[in-house]
Amino acid sequence: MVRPGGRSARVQASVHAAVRELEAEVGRDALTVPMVAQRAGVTPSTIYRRWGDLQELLSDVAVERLRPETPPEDHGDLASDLTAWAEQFLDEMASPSGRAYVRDALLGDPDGGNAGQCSAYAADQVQVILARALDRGEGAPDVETVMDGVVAPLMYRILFRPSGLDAAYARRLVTELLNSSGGGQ
Amino acid sequence: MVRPGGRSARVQASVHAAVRELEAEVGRDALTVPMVAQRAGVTPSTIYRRWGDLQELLSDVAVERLRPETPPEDHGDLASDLTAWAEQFLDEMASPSGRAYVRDALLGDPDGGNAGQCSAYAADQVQVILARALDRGEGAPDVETVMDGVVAPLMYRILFRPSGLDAAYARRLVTELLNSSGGGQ
DNA sequence: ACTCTAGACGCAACAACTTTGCTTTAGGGT
DNA sequence: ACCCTAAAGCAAAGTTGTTGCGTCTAGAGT
Repeated sequence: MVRPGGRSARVQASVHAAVRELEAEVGRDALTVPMVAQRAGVTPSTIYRRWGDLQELLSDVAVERLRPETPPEDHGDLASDLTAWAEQFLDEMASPSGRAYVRDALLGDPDGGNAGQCSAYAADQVQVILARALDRGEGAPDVETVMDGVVAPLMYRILFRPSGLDAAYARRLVTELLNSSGGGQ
Repeated sequence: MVRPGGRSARVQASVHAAVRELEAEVGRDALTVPMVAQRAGVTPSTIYRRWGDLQELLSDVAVERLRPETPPEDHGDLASDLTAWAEQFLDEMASPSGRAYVRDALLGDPDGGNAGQCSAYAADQVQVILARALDRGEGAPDVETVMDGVVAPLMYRILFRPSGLDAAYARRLVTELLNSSGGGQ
């Protein structure tokens, strides 16, 4: 039972903070549970009991970092909004650290909950863009169509083929999507 | 330097075999390096030196299991070939064990080589299907188009949204791809 | 056929991490 | 104010990960 301000919340916050600090200081691969525990002012057994192992902890932290901090920018029309968002998404996710976070989020995730959360973040952002377009009276494709046509190809390449990804590819995916869905329906 | 029949090759084979046996017997999550080593008739240090850690070893084994064993079946036309292949792909990859293999392949893979291999397997299979279509005189889309339109959405959902995946979805992706690429160009 | 050499493996000791039972404490409910 | 529960601390025991050194196999050169 995690109440804000309670001890559990404080421990979680200090452990997460410790992970972030140490990731920056010694690098993700050098992290160990005892190291994180010491920095967080906690005993290792606390971490093992709450998270199970290092991977699950890293997965939690990674999801937190992958949460968008601001709604997508408004550029005045659907094509611009989606293009800008896709470029930024690619930028963040394709960087070595972004890729590492995505992998961590996927890895230490027995039930798929964290991965689902990542996907939901992206879907939410897309949803905002599409709703905005509809508000303007523009036609707009379905969220799922955008996930299949833009997000999935980007993520597939980020994970499986890290080379040969650039902003032009992201733009092309958006353009083709909007053309083939006829600019909305 | 691994020569066929050499000692290195024998050790690799027996270690891989041990992993497969133990995965079946005690489950993937219960595997440990010492356990695998004992079953393989090898010392743990051998495994640590060759693979580094359990994840990299599991990644190797996973890639091996994800290699297609037969070329895609010939059903007489592009749409049928691609649909059948996509359904089978989904079937294999979306099962709990399939998903676990994909995750293992991705995870213990510092340089992305194993992940790239998985993607290449899929691309090869698709390529065979497309080449066959061209041989018949059918039009066929580009491999990359199929990867973006079919493989990527399937894999994205397998990894990030394990629920709500079925053969109908795979069929729909293929149909929409072939319609929008106009049955080839 | 023989020797030579590089690399890989086994062994064993050590260090680090992980697990677990028991005790203690902080927060929330009555 | 008091109790009750869940979570954290502590510490010991068990496993796993690491490393130096000696040995041996398999292939290459003569």
